[in-house]
Amino acid sequence: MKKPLQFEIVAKDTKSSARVGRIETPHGHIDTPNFTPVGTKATIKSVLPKDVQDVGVQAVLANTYHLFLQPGEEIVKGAGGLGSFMGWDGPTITDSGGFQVFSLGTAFGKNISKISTDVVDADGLDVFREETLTEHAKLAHIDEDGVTFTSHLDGSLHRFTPERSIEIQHNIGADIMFAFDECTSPLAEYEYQKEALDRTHRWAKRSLQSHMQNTLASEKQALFGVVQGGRYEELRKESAKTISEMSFDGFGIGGSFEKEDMSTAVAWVNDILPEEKPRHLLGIGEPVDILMGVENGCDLFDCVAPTRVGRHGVVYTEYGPIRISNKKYTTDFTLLDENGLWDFEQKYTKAYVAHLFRADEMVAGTLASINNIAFITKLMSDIRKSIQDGNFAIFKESFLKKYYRKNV
RNA sequence: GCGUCGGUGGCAGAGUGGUCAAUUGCAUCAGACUGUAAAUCUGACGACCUUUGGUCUACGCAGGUUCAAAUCCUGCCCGGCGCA
Repeated sequence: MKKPLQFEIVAKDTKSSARVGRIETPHGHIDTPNFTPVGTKATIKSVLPKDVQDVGVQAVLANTYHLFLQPGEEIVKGAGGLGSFMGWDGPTITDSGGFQVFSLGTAFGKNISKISTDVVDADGLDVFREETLTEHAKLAHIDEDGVTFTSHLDGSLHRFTPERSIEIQHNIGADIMFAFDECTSPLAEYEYQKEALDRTHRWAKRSLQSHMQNTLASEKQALFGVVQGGRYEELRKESAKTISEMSFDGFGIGGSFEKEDMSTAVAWVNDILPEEKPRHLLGIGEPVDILMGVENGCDLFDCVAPTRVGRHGVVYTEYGPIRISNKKYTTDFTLLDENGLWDFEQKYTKAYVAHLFRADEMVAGTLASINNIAFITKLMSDIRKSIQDGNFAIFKESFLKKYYRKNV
């Protein structure tokens, strides 16, 4: 049977699990490690596909749940699939809706991120503990068979099962799809993580079966299984083992992490996942997290951070992120991107972009988003080069040293 | 000139005897954001002091009434509108 995806490892780091590879999809190739910007609703917010492409991006990631709600899977299918619908020629990826189980479920209405920074009060108790015990209005309700969502758009009810998520993803037609999983909260206790993990494994099996039943789709589209398990070593390892025993085309590492030991958790998983298949660290991340992920053997990353943070006025620079709308930049006539990574024809100064943000002009978010995507994309390309040149560790260290020195 | 309504913190605009250093919006200053409920959200925003607290100076200006005034009274200054 024809395989929808080829993955070839072209270089390995000798001192870490980092590797350089190449993924072939029906819509083109992806050099790994690589970063895919998030275009949830078939658009990378405020940025045109052409600009994303010019900056060196090779693949984009969209969302099954959001596209299902709006405009509807049939419309995306009718357009010829996600790529042609949004005017993106390259490879595409869809998330299954598993993240919405978290963001519209236990995280709804709360200030909880999938990355926990270990907030404890004076008594050493988790300050969010009480909150986790309090029931509140959620838009996602989980049962063994699937998830019932209340649309955040109009309150209508919708049912997602593994089979349904896969069916929708077939209609959307991305090159890489994900099994329907449950992204759990970082605040969930072992007992719940275990219960959710077992269910996610059953859903993984059903996702895979459902995918393979559609031979037409499974010859064109790859399916990645998702490893969960929260911050628990035992669960992460069990999950990696269980998921890798299923015949997925690649893997996603999902769920919640403690910021401090995210790298340990990723290492546990990647030690077990088969080396010859690509690993996508879902929803990560910030430059430091990407370097960590690469070091521990991850090949793909996606994150809303570059665009979200960009729209909100934060610009990535080699000397760390800066809040460009701050007063001090209003008279800073140095270039936004001093290394000319992307604005080699148009020269945008910090003062100009600061002005655009302060004047509430739409392009402000656009320029910051492109800058940030360009920054991460350049980082990925530098990472690949450093691995191939055998100096990944040195590159990592010098990058971080610069990036985390205090901002100018 | 007469009549009438009004003058509140950077702006707009609430408040009309004590719970008012004064609602709210904007502006300003700062922060958060990791498989996008997000071009969103949060905090600060008279000065000083070590605080959940305290002191001082403030609602056009100057007096007055009152235990207490942004709020009531008198005069003045300024503005809108109407009539001459």
